[in-house]
Amino acid sequence: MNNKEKLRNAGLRPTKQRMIVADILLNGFNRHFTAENLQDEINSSGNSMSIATVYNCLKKFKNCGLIKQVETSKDTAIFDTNTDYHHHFLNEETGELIDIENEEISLRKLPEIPQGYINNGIEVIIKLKRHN
Amino acid sequence: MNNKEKLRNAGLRPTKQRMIVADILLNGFNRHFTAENLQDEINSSGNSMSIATVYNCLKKFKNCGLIKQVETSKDTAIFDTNTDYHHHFLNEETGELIDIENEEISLRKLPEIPQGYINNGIEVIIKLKRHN
DNA sequence: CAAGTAGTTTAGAACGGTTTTAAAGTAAAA
DNA sequence: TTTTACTTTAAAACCGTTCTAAACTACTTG
Repeated sequence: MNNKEKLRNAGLRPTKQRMIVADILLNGFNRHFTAENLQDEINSSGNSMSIATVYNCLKKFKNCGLIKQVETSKDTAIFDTNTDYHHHFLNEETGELIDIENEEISLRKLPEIPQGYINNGIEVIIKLKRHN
Repeated sequence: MNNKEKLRNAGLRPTKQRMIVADILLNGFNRHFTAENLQDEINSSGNSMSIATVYNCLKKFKNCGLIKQVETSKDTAIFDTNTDYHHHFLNEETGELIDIENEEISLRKLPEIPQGYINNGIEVIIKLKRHN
């Protein structure tokens, strides 16, 4: 399925800008990135895009499930093209994230989900510190 | 151990402002809060404190391990007086956090820690969605 | 294909949480 | 007591993100 189809399937109009973003993000290689990272990459590929459009686009992609946003307490939003159920190592000094495939972690025991709610995804973060 | 001693043990001067914050946070009852929450509480207790001081104080407390900061991708930093190893439910609609005691989750399998690093804490976030 | 309309992009302003600045104040050390 | 290092503060600055409103573009309908 090409990117135009991916966008249409997700209910998004394949505008010029969204296609540029899709070409960068939906190429099968997973990565973590910020809005600014993405804008830089767009600029250095000879295109250009307003930062507002970058944010709009990321929000739409996220709401459609084409990308994810990672749970970290950093001051900048981090997005992830890996939409599979998975986890992360977090280097707290640098903020760097490394994927942990779902198969590499398994939970033996889970707490009872509060009344009236359902489990909508589990994220495990393993914080790393440099070993001296 | 009283709060003055706790501050000194942590290597912090027990200033008037830090004592006010300690009286609110280090009373044995755990809670999640933002800098603004804390300032409001200080104000409504008849004291007052500049927002810069609230932030300075929270940063110091955090670096000393008197409080923790929770990993969430919300736009406001969330702090936690519960410094024990524990986890959270996250209601993604409201941003509300609920503690999960460490005993309520157990991990069967862990990934290999990248070379040169050590495991510096695992945080599990279980995202909740309202059940209809 | 033309005209209409609903959705999208944009620059720039606004926003909100957090940090910095620099001056005044305070705790501890000498 | 004097000195020194640290702390607090209001206000400004900062920075990531969202809003605004006008121009533009993709799609629909006739």
